[in-house]
Amino acid sequence: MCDHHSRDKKGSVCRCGGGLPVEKFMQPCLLILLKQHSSHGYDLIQQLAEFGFSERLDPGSVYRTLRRLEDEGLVTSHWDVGEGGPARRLYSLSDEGEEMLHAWAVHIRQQRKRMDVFLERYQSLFSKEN
Amino acid sequence: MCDHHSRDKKGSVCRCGGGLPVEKFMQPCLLILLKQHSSHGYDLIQQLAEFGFSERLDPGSVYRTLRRLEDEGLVTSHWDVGEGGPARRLYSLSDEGEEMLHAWAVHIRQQRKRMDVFLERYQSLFSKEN
DNA sequence: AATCCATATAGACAAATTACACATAGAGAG
DNA sequence: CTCTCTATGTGTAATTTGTCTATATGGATT
Repeated sequence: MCDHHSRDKKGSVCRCGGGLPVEKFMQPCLLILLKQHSSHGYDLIQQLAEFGFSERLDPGSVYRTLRRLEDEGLVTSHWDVGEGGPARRLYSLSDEGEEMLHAWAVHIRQQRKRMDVFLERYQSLFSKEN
Repeated sequence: MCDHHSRDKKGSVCRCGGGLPVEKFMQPCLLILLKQHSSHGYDLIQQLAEFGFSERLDPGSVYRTLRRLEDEGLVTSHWDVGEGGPARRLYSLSDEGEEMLHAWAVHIRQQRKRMDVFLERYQSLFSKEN
């Protein structure tokens, strides 16, 4: 998940991976994708790459997140037994989910502002020296 | 931590609190504050408000984070038994901590970019209608 | 027909993380 | 003597994360 510097010798992941937990930020991204058009999990995994998720994002976490969203009433699903290929679950955004999407947008703007505060402070600290 | 809409009837916190986990984002903020000048925990708690942390941020989580940063070698501390008031631990940024601060800045810029992608997509979806 | 790969969904689990409540203690004010 | 402010911590239950593994269908390749 953290690509900006490599893992250390011991094989542990880097310690600054905390900005955006994968499954948390995945939620508003899924909602916005489903606002555009209903689709199924496997397809959503591909589309999530546009939001900066790893191209080999763990499918299990996506399906788990989708099911949680459904538990919360933010999306609905029904089995789509089309011709060819295994049965797949087609997800759609609910009205409640669209409301939550708006709440997320407000929240994310706030979080971005906090990051701006940090980055401005960082730059003013390190811009003049060396 | 999430102020943009109230808690629901059951008393549970709102579900879109995931942008920036408190203790994770606290780490680079503490590093940048200690880059400016060494200080002790109680003082850092006040200063963290500038980064958008709640004014009644749990002190325990701050002290715990500071100790973890010390375990990782990013900060150093020694007891400051000054005149008046209880003894307090004075924290300073280490060289390794300053390096980590740079890594965090890169990371946070990336995360901010992902939020931009989300917000642009959000606005283009909802700008034209009504 | 046997094998392999892409599609598609899901469960299990250890470790980390969170929020919150609680514990301890010195010092000055009233 | 009690209250509040300063100052630093511990405990813990519940949630969340990342990762690994399981299962099944169907098309393509050999």
